[in-house]
Amino acid sequence: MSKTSVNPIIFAKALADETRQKIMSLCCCKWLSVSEIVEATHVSQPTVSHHLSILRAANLVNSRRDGKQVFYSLNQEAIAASCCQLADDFAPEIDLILSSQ
Amino acid sequence: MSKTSVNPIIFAKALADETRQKIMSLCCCKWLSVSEIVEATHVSQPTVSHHLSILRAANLVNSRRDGKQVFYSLNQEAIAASCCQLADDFAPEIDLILSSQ
DNA sequence: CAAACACATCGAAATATATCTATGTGTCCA
DNA sequence: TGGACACATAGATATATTTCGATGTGTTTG
Repeated sequence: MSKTSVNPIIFAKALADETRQKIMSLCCCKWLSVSEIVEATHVSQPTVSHHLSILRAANLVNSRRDGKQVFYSLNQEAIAASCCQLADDFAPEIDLILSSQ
Repeated sequence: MSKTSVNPIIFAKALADETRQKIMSLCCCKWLSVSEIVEATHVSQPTVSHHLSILRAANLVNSRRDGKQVFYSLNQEAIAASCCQLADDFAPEIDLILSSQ
């Protein structure tokens, strides 16, 4: 039940980078700390933080602090909603159904 | 029945520009010539051609020549398929169904 | 409170992208 | 066949983005 309708430009821009898609793959269905993402991506910590801020701005990740660490996980509902919006906008004649829950 | 599975990076990059999304909106569900797109977008003809080449490379548009003019229209099936792939990759726990036809 | 740790933000440099003008290519018609 | 038209491509410039090292901020612990 994500209220915030995401701008399709912001959504597409957030996805339009290889490093970010890798980060998204990594924290899909699980919570990862920034350090863990840094280790897995082999880019610097500031770079990871920068990408995470873009993903946050696009509402594509959820985050929570636990002590000194911050954990991130994909916001699958928002992503699915944005995919549906794209399909609605640019493929209106194709049926694409988001099972609502 | 689009065979070519589109790279999610190329798909996202193709969508990640305001002018291109405007072009996509314009030629959604109809065929427009390049000149018509130029007129509607208020950017130069080479710029439109450049964007169309990116959309072509991402397989997001179909094109056909008719005499001196070239007409473009959205490839809705490919777009819907790419949206589904994104949702599959990054929102696997959300059900999103492309009604196959 | 001070030090250590995890992460975010800043500022700079390199690279990529968008846009334009100029020019090339393909098509039609007189 | 030559000129006009529609579009594509080339080259240049401005802007945006990615990345890094340096530093700031918030949290825990000794």
